[in-house]
Amino acid sequence: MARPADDHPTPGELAVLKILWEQGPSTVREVMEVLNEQRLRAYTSVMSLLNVMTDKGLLTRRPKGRAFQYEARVAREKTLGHLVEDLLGRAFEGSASALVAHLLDRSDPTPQEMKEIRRAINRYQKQRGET
Amino acid sequence: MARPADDHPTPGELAVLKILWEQGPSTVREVMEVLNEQRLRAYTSVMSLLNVMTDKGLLTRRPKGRAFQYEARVAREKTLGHLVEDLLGRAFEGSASALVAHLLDRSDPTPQEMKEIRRAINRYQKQRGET
DNA sequence: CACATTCTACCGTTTAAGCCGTAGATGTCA
DNA sequence: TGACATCTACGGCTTAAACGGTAGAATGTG
Repeated sequence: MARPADDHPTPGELAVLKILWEQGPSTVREVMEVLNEQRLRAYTSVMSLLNVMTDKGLLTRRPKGRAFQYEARVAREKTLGHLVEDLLGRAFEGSASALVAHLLDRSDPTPQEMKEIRRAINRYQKQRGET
Repeated sequence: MARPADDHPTPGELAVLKILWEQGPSTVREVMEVLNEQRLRAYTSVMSLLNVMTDKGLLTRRPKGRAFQYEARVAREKTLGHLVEDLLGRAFEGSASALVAHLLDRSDPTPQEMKEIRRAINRYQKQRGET
């Protein structure tokens, strides 16, 4: 046996997805330009990444001019949800409150952010309560 | 360049850490027995994992009878905190409330768990407010 | 047309992760 | 003592991930 296939996007893949979610269908060059704000990569490295992701079904592509345009095929909310769920299961045995406790401890939220968190909870509960 | 070293424990490593955190210093066999409740692995596979982790500094070991006893060298809270922080930064641009929103959506918490979450928040805020 | 630019396709390199087999030492027990 | 179990050390295998080079086609430009 060997290294098992991971069904979650890798860090590199997630970075790409975030770019495509934000700015919509993009060419290799457009993705590269954004990625390179963080760290330099060769054009072909980015192309490789995009092609691998396409093979995996994370992206689709189609000709646009003489290049390809890549588009995220997985939904943002779904993907982020999966990532959280994975961590929740792997590290916290499913205890959401334990995760939240660590989150607060680590992120050191501002009062404003605390309000947002409470609001997210209230919003969820209201929505839950009415369905 | 190549695959960069990840400073977070891998899924396999985290599984081991959780066992050691819970039951304290353990031998290869003891770890294996717990791991095998989920999925079968050969004795040597577990030994490899433990040795790699020792090389990385995640564990220490010392002779115990004619075997070695392995012990977690990284703190539980710190490690879990790092994992959450990493996800927060990589997937949510640091927005704790966004993470919480996805967490609720995905974990579908019971009323009891909702209470625990609110309590975690209150506890944090109280502690924060008084220092 | 000549030349540079810009893509794609294809393949190679390196490292980490995960899994396990074999050999040899050591201990247990009938 | 002989048979058997149990550990360690060591190395091998496979795959995924990340990165990039090279060749060649297509396009634009003076």
